[in-house]
Amino acid sequence: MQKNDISPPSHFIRQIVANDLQSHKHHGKVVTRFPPEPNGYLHIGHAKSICLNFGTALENNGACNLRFDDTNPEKESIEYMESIQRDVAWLGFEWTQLCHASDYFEVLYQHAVTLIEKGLAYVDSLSAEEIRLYRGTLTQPGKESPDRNRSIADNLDLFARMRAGEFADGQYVLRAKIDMASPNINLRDPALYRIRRVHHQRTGDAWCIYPMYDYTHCISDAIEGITHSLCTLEFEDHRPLYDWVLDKLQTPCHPQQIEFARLQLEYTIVSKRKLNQLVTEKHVSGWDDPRMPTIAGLRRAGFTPQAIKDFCERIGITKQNSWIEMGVLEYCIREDLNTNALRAMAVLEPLRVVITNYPDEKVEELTLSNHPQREELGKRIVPFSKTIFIEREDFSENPPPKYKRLVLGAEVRLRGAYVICCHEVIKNAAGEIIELHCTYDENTLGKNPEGRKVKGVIHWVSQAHSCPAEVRLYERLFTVAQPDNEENFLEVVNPHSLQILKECRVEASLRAATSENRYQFERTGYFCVDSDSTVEKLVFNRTVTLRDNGEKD
RNA sequence: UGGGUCGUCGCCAAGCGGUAAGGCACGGGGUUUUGAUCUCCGCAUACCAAGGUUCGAAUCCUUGCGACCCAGCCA
Repeated sequence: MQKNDISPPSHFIRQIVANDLQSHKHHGKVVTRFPPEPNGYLHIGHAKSICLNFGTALENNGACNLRFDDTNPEKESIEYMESIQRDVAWLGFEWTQLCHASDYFEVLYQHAVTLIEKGLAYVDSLSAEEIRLYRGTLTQPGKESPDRNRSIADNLDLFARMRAGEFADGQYVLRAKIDMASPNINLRDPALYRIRRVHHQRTGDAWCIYPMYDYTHCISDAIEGITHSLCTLEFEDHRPLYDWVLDKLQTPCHPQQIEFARLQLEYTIVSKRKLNQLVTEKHVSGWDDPRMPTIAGLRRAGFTPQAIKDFCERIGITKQNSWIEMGVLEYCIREDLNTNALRAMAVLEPLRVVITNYPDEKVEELTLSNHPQREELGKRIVPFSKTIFIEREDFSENPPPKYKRLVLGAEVRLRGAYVICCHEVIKNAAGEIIELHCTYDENTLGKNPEGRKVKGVIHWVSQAHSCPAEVRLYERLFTVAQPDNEENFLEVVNPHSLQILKECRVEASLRAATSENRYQFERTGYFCVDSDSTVEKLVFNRTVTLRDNGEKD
């Protein structure tokens, strides 16, 4: 019944859209949009919105635009616009149209003139500070501005002169005339336009007045024929304003705004301001640092678009503020990589092992499967020789109970090769183990020894044939589940979030691995070739460890 | 003390008056040349609380309680 049921689980927005389709509410069409402000890189929270918006369109044969909400040039840039397009495309979505709120500046202006003509907007000379004071409080109504009853002719004249650049920044503002006593503060004559002499990335210096979000967004939606305008919960009480503007104006349609809860992921931060601070203050290497919850960071860490989309589907869409555990995201990437990543052996902290009864110059080219469950993924050659490396932690002189790896005087299986037995531990003057002497049982290649059971299996690489590599081990960036609730989130940055291992050895087949190739290093985790990697110096990032149910140490 | 929204398992989340889906996490068994994968089993007499309506309530009503959002010329 539930097996292979490919239809995604329902949620309230899917239900609304389905109902609207049935009642022919928007002429049977579904048009959505993803409207980021280009003031930072996209993060995992945006991915939820992207999947919702593009997904809703895809499921209903509709359209979805990528629209830049570029109404505040002070904070926005072309770099961000480019990164946003790159990230959305990498996730695998294609926008129907690439739009910019700034493309609508002229229509927006004309609509504002209409509002003035209808006596629904006025030019106010109050300062920002005064407007704040006049607004009242949550429990007390606001006061009307002395300019509220300025004549339509004067308003028209002043607004035209605002556009013409006759006034200083902040000298005037265009306000909607709604209700200073409204219990909804957004309706207490909200600002529609402000004067700001800032160069805009796209319109250059054509404008010195810029429209506000509330005024711009609804009209932009209407212009594009959006049917369902999906946004996060904090805009819930902006909806009356969204509807007010469209009700007063002649627009192509009146989209329906629907709000859903934004993503909150444990151990991460999604405030653009704080992410920007992490980058600027060098707590991370950049917006695409693998520890960052940005799309670019997840990508560099080795996450796949499919895993991110799967995650967004699993967490659901509701109006409940909720916190998602990291385990869900980790499950999604492990599931994808377990079925799709090729297997390889890599020794992160090498310990030399000499197989004393193995011929000095002999080299065997062992053939190993690239994937234990998927033969169609092919095989690879892994050379075996007298001197190999194993993981330092795969040998113990004082093994804890249930230790399944190598100990003195006992056997262990070398994955894909022979069973070896350790006979001697070589130490340096400081008492540190520098080498192991073992013997191999030549009758154990591809078969179990007779009469005894070898329970442990460890990975290895041949000293002479393996390649050096740098491996970067990442852990969660914060030490507490909700760093945002901290007085200073920088104090809970995890000091051990990055560990760089420079002396690693990876099997020969990895020599030609290139950026973004993903592997499972058997028994240690999933890894991805970093963009810093070169033929001379391989660099891998750990995406996520393998799930560990065992009782190690 | 205004307005808006939300309260179902440790974390998500179905449920839309007919007697609590599913996923993650967790615990236990089996398979395994990855302590992985896979597989089997277990995991809410209970739905914020208290009343009420009903043959029957997580679903309807009432009253409480708790949480989140809003006082940018940010989005």
